Amino acid sequence: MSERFYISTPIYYVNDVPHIGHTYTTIAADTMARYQRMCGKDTYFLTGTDEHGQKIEQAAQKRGMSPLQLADEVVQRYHKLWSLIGITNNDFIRTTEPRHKKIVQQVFQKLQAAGDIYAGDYEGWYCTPCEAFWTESQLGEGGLCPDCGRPTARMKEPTYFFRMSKYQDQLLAHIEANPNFIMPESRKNEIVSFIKEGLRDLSVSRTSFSWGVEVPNDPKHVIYVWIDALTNYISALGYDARIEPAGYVDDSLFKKYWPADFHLVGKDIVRFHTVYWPTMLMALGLPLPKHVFAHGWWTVEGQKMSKSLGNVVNPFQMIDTFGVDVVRYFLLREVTFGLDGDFSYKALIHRTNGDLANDLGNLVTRSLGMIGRYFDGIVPPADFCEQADEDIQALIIHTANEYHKYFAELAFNKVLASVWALVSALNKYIDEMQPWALAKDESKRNRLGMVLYTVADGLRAISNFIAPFMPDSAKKLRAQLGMSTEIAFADAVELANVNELKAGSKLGEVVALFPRLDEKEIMAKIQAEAAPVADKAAKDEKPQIAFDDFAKVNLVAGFVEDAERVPKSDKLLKLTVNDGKAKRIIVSGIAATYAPEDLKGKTLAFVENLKPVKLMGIQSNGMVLSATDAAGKHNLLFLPDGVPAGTIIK
RNA sequence: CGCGGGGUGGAGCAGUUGGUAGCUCGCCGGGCUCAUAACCCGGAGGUCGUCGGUUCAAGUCCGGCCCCCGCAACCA
Repeated sequence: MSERFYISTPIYYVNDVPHIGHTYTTIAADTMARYQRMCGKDTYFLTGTDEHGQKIEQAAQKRGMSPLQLADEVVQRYHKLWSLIGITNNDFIRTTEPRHKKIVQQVFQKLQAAGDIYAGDYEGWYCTPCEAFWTESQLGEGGLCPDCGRPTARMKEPTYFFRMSKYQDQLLAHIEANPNFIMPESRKNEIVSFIKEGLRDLSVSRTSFSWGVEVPNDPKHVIYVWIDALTNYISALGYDARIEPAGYVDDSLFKKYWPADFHLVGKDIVRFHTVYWPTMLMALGLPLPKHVFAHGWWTVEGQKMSKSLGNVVNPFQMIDTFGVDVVRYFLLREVTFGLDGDFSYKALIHRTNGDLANDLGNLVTRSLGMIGRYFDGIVPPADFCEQADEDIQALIIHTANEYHKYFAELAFNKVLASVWALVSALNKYIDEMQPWALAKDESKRNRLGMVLYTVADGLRAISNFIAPFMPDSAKKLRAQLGMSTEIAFADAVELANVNELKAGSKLGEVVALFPRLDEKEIMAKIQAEAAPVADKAAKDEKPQIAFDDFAKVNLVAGFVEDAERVPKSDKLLKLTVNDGKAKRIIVSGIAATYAPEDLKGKTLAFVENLKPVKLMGIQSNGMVLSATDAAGKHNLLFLPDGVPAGTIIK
């Protein structure tokens, strides 16, 4: 029986439409899955969606639909995107499916039966209007709610706890014994120091909302979304956690594939996957996943991606413009998997033109073109081998070795860099061998054949190397080489061999694999399409209001008597403002744009009757007005000097 | 002194256990003419944030300082 391999992406929260981040993780997982299959491993690749929780409940309510309707809608977009990109997942799990919910409940019961879940009370300071619990340290002066400034009360809420603390030492020991359990290393260090601060038992049920999996025999509670979500990795395989012999679950997949080889996750959810999940598995008596790999985030043109900035990269548009393979290549080539990277269309165009069009694409056309011209498109025999040819052959073998080595580390960019070293070497080889000159001398025809064969066989190897990354292009290349377009296990064997291309076979039609992109043209197109999106994101749609509503706001001119930075705060300035009657303190998050001196002695527009709020421990009474642009630069509404403090603005 | 990650030729990055500073892109010059104005070669350009220490020898170890970026607490 062949070796098995199980890889997962996180299940994506249906609160959000798919963006470049989801696309990235999923492409990485798909590439790894394709690689493993090519190497002959029995591979299982899982992705899906996380559909429970308060946020979904609220988002659905806002849009006047049921949570499930909302989820259904978003899930369709995921299906569409993954099919567009050619994702080869074996299953797509949704946490709202009965097969999943049932197993979540069984897991919960099993943990209860083991004594690792117990009923208790969650104690904290509760703000009734906000429906939120706060810890002691979060409370403001006088025990006020940090959110609304109203008094809070000591409250208890019944909840179930998972005895996570019990597994602290066992978890640390596991991480120590398996240094590659958490990758990359920097994440491991973070998690280790987190665990060493001491694990507390985890509250694993909620009573404040209902959109979730019910706690068995206690339907007032729903199971904590992370317990629910993490379980997907085994529920999709049919893990049978039933306590009672009721209901049959086919757990053959579970027996075959668990434990997972890789959980790919974003760096924001490392803790859930490396603390909560392993301790749950320990409590269930199950083996832990072999690796949890956290990748980084994409910024866009150097800025954080966010809806309010309107710079969220739409994967549908990106693929429409550049094609699937180009996008797949770029995302995995541009940055080290595990670190943050910056996305820009310019970088994408440069990568495509440089690596794909100029280096590889042009290599294909120039070399296969010559076989077409000099040998009627028939692959010449590989005789008359010289040192230079052997060097290329050795390089192919060397590349194959590097290829496997870097894939094992998920170092996709290094995998590709080493393949491109081969591409470069072949371009150089052609220059040095000068086949066009050999072609003019009939006595050197055998030598010419050998040279062109060597290049073609290199391309054969490359077609395999790039297959997990750019499946369509790999097929096209193989078709041009006159090979089968099926990438199968046999090709993994070819990977580390040379002279595999069959002499005497007929090439397919040679066409440019990666057309060069016209930067100006593409950038213009992007701009045109992006503009309306940014507009829409810029201002939230708000309903019309009556004058009476506006009149509730007391806008007043205020004279800034004093201004100072709030200690330890990057963003806050503390202003002493004369409102015409008295002095008041206003704390404002404008320190990134304004220095205290900029404001002293100036007159500003501010909201006089805003509910006070505590910021960094300082009570703020009111709000100054600012036109803040997308980049976060503030433009305060200064009033002309001499406008008396307290003057009403309307 | 909240936690963490960084500061290396114009840009983006490598630099393993200390021993002549590399890569990609860009720029300049040359070559070739088979090719998607592509490909190949050469060159310019860095006191490796800063100050001090250890050492025969430090980008690489130690300490102080400066600056940048995430996260946390704050943008009402």
